[in-house]
Amino acid sequence: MNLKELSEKLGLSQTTVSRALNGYPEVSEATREKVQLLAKRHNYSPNTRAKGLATGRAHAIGHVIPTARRHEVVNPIFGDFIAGAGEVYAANNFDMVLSIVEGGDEEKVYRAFKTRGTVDGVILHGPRINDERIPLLQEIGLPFVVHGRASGVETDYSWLDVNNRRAFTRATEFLIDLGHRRIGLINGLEDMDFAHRRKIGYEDGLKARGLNIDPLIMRSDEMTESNGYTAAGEMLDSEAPPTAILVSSIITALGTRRAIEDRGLKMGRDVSVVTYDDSLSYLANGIDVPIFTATRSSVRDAGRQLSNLLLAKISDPSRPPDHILLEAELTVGQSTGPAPST
Amino acid sequence: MNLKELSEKLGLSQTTVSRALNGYPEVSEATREKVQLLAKRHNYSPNTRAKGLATGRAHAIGHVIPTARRHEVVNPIFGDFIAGAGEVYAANNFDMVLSIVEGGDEEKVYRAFKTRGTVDGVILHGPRINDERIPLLQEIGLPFVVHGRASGVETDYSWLDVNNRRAFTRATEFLIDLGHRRIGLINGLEDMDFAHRRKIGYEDGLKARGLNIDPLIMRSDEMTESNGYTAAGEMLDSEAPPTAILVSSIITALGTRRAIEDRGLKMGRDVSVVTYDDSLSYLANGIDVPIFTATRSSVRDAGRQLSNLLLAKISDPSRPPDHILLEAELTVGQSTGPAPST
DNA sequence: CTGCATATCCAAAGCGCTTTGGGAGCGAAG
DNA sequence: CTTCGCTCCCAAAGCGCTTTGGATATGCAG
Repeated sequence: MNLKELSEKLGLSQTTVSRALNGYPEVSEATREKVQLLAKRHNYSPNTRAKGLATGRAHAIGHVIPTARRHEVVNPIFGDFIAGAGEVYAANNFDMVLSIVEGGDEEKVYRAFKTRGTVDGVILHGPRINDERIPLLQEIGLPFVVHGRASGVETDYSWLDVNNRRAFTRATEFLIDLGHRRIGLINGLEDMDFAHRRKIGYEDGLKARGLNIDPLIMRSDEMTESNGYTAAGEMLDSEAPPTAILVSSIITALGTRRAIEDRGLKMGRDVSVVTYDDSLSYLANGIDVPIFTATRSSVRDAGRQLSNLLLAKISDPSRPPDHILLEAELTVGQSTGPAPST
Repeated sequence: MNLKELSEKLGLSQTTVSRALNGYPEVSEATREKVQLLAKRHNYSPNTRAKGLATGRAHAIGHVIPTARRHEVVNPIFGDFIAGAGEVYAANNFDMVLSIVEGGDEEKVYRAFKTRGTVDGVILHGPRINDERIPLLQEIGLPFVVHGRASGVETDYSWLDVNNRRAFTRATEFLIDLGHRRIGLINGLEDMDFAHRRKIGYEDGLKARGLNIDPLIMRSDEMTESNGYTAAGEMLDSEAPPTAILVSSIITALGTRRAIEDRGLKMGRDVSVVTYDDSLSYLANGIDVPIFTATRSSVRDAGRQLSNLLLAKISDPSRPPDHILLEAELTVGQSTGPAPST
């Protein structure tokens, strides 16, 4: 069932039917109702490609998610982010097109998105320091918003980010207040902007209290469970083990916890842990009492807000760049306690 | 840069340029090269919508992923599955369109996919017992393949599944061989077909050795960390706690482990755990030595195989349904040991 | 009855591609 | 010198929609 058939059945022109369905005023309410009724009955909906060709808009948003270089790790937060964005797209009748790409090959995908007209805009994931994708997208002229920010990129662009620096400063101070003096950091890959900022936040916190920064208890790697285990294990086995560890992801934190307990220690008593928590739906941080003390911000909510921003930008290209900075909340759980007396 | 402009620049007709680029034999190699060269230089690629309109094919595959009813849980295996499928799509120049939908609203999405011509086919995720989506898709006439199977659905369709039943029978037997006589089950939601089959497999294993089935140590719920914690905790606190637990997901197993250790018990010594492991990239089951004894099958690989199947089916609609049954491998880790002597 | 808004509808062009149905041009065969 | 059969190319139709630029009808004032 297409427009032509539908209009023939109605004895109207395609023009009128199209206008009736799209809410244009040039058609009487009586005929509009007739048209809508028959359209429902035959559950007609316009062909996406034809509509797109005619209007020049794809009514789709692209997400290109890179799998990490070297390892084939898919960042688990994408699932929840995309769930949030998906709600918004569904409500606005936009499609979401996903492109999984090995880190580095993204340029091709963005260019193809533009020249083939596959999408009207993209959400940029996982910005790195000096991320080249931002100037690229600006050059290409494809509307975009960034989930995070990119230190070192000078031009203005729309982004939504969590105040990672502040979150980690607060977490560090929280641990210091508990009496901890030797605090480890298990971070994500530090060419990722979020990890870079968290590191700075952590260092800020230490410096503000006159504690020194010790690279021996600072790690940076892909945020997997086993990397958390390895990193924490090495720290704990070292000459001067930390009494507290700051971790960048709840998944890494699970590994950290495992390393602690494998050594017969108890998390929250012998070693304190504070983690960043993206509120992943299947890894909720405890039900009643949080397992981990955590700085938390919902990535799903970020998906909702950011996709709304992009849609707004697409419908009004002259809209100036937006910047949304979310503060993470610090919730106290069972994984932290006073520093053990030496 | 579009076909028209390109052909004018070349002094050729659109027909010839189109044919040159699409590899038709009616054009001489000399002109083909000229055309391809200029196309590269202006990095021309045909407009997706126009091409789609002309050919009647979308060159895109749809994935509709339901968020669980009630809870807003996004199954974490989608990330890895989609990464696998994405590789295949990229290699074949297909787009992937994702639709996140609240459980139950899927029919609308499938119908829209068909009537709007958004995609050429879909991959059906998370089949349930008597899943109504399978007859629906057959009625609609949208090519599809299923990740899993649906018990109770009589018609034939293409699927790829892990032999869940056998995997859980083997796991159960493995535990029995270790001397365990009281084995708990922490399963996914049992209207999900995979969970249903795992339960049967578990029961098969018990029955074959003359052990009785005790609903008191069988749970079924969304596979989150905290549900694993709660379920395991309740079992362990009961009158007759199990000495071993069979778990349906590595995430749930993490919760199970936490429940065990919270009670001052040691996993692998006091309580054995065998889990199903989807080989999630960020939750690898240990690096050298597996943490958990597990029945494992890579969901990423499933994504690759299944998307290939769908592409084959789309390019040859007369192809009879395929059925791929993968066997999970049982790897022994540190989470199991002989039953404690009573 | 005429003239002029106003309301309602329509024919046709155009979006960028593929594909059908030829049509030159040319060497070889008759 | 035809004619046939290739090879190489092209004009134009068509995919299903939106939208421009009218056309027709209706109502009301003059």
